[in-house]
Amino acid sequence: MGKNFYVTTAIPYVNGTPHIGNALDYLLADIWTRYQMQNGRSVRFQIGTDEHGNKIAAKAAEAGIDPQSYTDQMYAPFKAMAEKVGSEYTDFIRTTDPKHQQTVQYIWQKLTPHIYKDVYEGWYCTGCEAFYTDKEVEATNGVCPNHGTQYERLSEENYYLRASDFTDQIRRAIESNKMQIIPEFRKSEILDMIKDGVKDVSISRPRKHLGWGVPVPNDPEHVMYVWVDALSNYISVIGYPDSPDWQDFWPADVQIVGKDILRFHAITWPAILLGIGLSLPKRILAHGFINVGGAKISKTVGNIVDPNEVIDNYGLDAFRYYFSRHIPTQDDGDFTWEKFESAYNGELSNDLGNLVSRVAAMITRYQAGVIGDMKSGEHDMKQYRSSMENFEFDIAFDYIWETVRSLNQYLEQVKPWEIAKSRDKDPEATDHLSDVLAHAARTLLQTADMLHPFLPGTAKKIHEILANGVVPSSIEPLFPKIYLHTPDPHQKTTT
RNA sequence: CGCGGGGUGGAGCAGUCCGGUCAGCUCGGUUGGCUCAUAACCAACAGGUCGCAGGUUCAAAUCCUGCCCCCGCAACCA
Repeated sequence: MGKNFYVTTAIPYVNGTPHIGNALDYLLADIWTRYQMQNGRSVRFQIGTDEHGNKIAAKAAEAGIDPQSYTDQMYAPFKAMAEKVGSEYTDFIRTTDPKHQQTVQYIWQKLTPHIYKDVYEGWYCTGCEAFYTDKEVEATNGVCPNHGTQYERLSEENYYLRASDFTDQIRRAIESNKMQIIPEFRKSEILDMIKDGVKDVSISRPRKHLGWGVPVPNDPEHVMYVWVDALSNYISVIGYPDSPDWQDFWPADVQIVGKDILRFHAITWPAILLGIGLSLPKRILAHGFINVGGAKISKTVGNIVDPNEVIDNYGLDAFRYYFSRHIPTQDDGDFTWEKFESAYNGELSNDLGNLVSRVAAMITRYQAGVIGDMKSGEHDMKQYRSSMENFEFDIAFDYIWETVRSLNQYLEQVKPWEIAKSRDKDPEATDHLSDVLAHAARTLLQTADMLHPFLPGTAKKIHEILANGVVPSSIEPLFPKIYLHTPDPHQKTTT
């Protein structure tokens, strides 16, 4: 029995609908999961939703319902999104689950030696029921844009987590890669952030300012602020502290987050873990953002990309392909419909899809569908494997595509169609042809294996075509051409 | 002097840590080949003062100094 692996994704706040960034989290985690499972590991894969806080309470009030009912209808689309992108998660958690709340209170109590009470002073808007930073107040000339009222200078009691207690431990874990931050440049950023020590973190709000949240144990006047509540989901979901098997999965092998929330996962979360005596996650992957046409995605600009629209028009694997290859795993990427569609037509259709039907057709035509003896033996996959292990999924694809391209070149060189013609004169041609086509089929099957974590549907189809000794008589194209956003080169436009 | 990322042929990028074998890849363009395939595939060619200015060196996209431009972040924003 192999080692158990555990991968986590950030839990989105349910005050809106899922967006492409959430989908990216789910997708990356799923690719990693499938890769590990393909190699015989058993993987636990968590997703969930963050459901407390003032924004939720406000939205609920707006809708005229209580917060719980509101979140009850808001969480499902996130789950649906994960499923839509093909994520085979094993655990789903909502921070409003009673079980989770109990766990969070337990964690709080365990943290007690590292918690103290202090006064927080800042600019407060009564309408928003929230504090704002000096900078925001400055930017709005001291008037809340939402309510048109002046910010007040207000102070309130907060509980603080003495995260500073753990500065050395956290820094050492990061520096030594015991808790590895990927990519490297994000690691430097975090180390720079804590070069003067880790700052203590405010982890509660007075009930009068934050009504919707987990109560602080033994102090009914205070409610937990997001950190302890939300971050703890990563362990509460696997049964911490009382279910028997959480220890088989913690520490997590990788926690996947967006670059915007890396600091909370690389600093605050480790402080909580150290405070309750648990190990730190082994790796934290910070992925970038998706831009659209070079611009930040924003609702007001209206350049939202809906994963559903991509998947419904081009298929799940096409979506997974673009977002894992053309959005770099460790950096920002760019999406436009034109780029997407030309990647679809040029790479999935022409390169991969066409190659499969090319080989399948020759086997059908020259050998009545019978695939000859496929000698075993693998191409060297070191580069592919190391890219997969290091979360360079985009680079792994480059390697896969090299094999696709090489096979096309190989066919061009060997010319099976000519060997086929020479069969009546040359007695050895039959065997030669059979070897060539078997080699091609064999290479495609290996390609399918490499593709599997990314494009499970496609990998399966390739196997169905080539893995059974006989090619099915009729084969659907893997990726039919689609021209919705780019001109069809074969269509004479007469405008 | 806040922090980080980036500026390489028409477009998108790799190469920069460890100077030379580097000017590379994909798309697009042109030309040719092939006919097994989703009018696909294969080959060749055209195209770049590697942001600017200095410096180090026999030699710099790669090292050093200064400057310009673009994009993020700047801690309670999940």
